[in-house]
Amino acid sequence: MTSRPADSPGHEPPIRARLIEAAARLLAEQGPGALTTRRLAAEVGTSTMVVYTHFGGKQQLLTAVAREGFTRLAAHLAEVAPTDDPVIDLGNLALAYRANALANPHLYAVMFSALTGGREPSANAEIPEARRSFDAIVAATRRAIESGRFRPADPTLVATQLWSALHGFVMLELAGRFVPSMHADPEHVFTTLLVTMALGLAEDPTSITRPSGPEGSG
Amino acid sequence: MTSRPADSPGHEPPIRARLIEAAARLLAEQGPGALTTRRLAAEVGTSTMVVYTHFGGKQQLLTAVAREGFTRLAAHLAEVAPTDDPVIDLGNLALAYRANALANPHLYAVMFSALTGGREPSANAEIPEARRSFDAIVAATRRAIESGRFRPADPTLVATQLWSALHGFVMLELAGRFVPSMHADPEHVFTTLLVTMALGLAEDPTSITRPSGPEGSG
DNA sequence: CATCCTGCCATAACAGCGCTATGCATGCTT
DNA sequence: AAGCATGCATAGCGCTGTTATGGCAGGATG
Repeated sequence: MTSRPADSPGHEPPIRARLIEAAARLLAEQGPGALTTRRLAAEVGTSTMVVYTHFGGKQQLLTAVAREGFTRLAAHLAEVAPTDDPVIDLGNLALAYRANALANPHLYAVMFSALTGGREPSANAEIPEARRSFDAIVAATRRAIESGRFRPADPTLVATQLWSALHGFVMLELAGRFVPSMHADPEHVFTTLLVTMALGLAEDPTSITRPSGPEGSG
Repeated sequence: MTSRPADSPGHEPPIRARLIEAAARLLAEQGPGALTTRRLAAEVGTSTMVVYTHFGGKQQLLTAVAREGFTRLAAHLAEVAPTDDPVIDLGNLALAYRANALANPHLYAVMFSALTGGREPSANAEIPEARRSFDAIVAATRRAIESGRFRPADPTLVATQLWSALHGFVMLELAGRFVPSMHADPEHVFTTLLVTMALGLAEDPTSITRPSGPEGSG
């Protein structure tokens, strides 16, 4: 069973994919504390050695899981159907981004946890799959700029700003920092944050549609 | 040496404070991997039992360290001298926030890591010290709104938006996700993000000063 | 003053963790 | 058919967080 794609029948995925899938499932269902090499080996019916022969260690396995997470995120973002309004498209991308994070919070945490281990300066910074997700935001931003809805600017720079705001909100929400006694409900914060960003980037602020509420940012 | 505040001379801080300080130092100097109960006990010259008699476990100790981190953050934010321009004050608060995070990245990560452990729904959401830092942003936001520089809105809601953007940028920067080949330099992203937020919240966009560059968001 | 009692800490141990060395079995190559 | 390379199971190492146990000090009580 070296490099053959099948074990018993003919439709069994390779061990690497099964490990990543089982790791993502353990992460999603029981949290990061349950993602151990022993439990993972038991899940796929092998020993802990497979983690080291196929990935080199637990950290590299987590990197592979993060790549899988970015692939799923890019797939979800790709499902957002473009409209004729690029600003609406950006809003829909933001909604899909948040929905994907809420659906798999632990996976999202792994995707963006870099300095948790310790020493490496930019260990998991080179995740090529992350670029596909980011490119979706850049493309929508470029359309918003080129159509004249957003002021002239570098689309990548604007997309990075949007990504920062998006990521910050999602992280705070996942961390449970939006306590009802202290903050507004997350849904409202998210909507108004998107409106604020759109207003700050718009060429003509009056073109930004205020969703439902009588006030834009309050 | 039960509850007496001194051991040998008369100016020794209590064990709890020494543990928190040593934990914060280990975290800052050698990363989270070095923060073990044994190393911590060796650092303060006792055994691992003190962690359990005084905190109940490592998780509660980390919560205490996070509280200390928020206290330091609030102290740094309190050092920001108010000017006659509340928008400038918000920018200075943002600069101080980022500087504090960059000066102690691992401590910042502990302050905002909630779902790292596993199961508790809102475990460390009740950190009263965090409110003091947040209140500084709320107060400056309220001044910006009441002075007419920002549009009328709920100051807490606006401050939560600013906090999200701030936190998101800082997290991405600390995680090393701003790779030079893919994004602009972090300094520039941060500045333009602040301008974008200010423009989106301003009553009169022309009142927002663009720092140095010929373009506001690009 | 003697005694008890309460709280704190050092020691030792336990289960579990990531990881590695070793040996065996398998499939490909020659 | 013999040799070789590869991948996995086993067993073990050092380390982790945590707990049970025992001793020792200081304050309360007679």
